Amino acid sequence: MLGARLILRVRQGWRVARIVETEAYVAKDPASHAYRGRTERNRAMFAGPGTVYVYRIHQVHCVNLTTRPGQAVLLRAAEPLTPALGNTQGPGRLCRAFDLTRADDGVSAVTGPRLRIAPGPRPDETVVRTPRIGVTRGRTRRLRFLLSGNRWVSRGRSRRGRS
DNA sequence: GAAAAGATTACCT
DNA sequence: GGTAATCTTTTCC
Repeated sequence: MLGARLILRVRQGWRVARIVETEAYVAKDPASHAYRGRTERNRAMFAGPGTVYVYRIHQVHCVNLTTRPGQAVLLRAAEPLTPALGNTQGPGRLCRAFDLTRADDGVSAVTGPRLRIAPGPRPDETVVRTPRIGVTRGRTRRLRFLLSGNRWVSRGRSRRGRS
């Protein structure tokens, strides 16, 4: 998913960004919102692949794409490719730049009219893995993926971690 | 029904 | 580097 395009259709045209940082939330993962099974909030994580799962934390939103039932990828940062796009560094800012809220929860990023994910060219940067940011459980696993050295990566700009 | 926790961010020192 | 803001969902009694 790193290097893929996130595309939002707006009245004036498009907003496009290149995904540069993600985190995986997998099966039997204590940090995952789906860890204790399906609930009202996480139902989008149990819908088909490519379903958008948006949740709110504190005063911001975060966006995920469902991969398999109960599993999803959090989009943490992107590189703006259209000038009108605001700051997309960090999951909350990314959602704000794309105007994503709970209203978008459950839509498809594959077939939906508003938000799409599309393949991009293979990134030049090296993919590195680190532990996930902000989680209190499941800290030992390296399930954060980022494009090494990219200026839009949310923190650390980590060149550490192994590819 | 109440309380706590949280996949964050902005602003402080 | 630390912490408050702020609110929804989940968890516990």
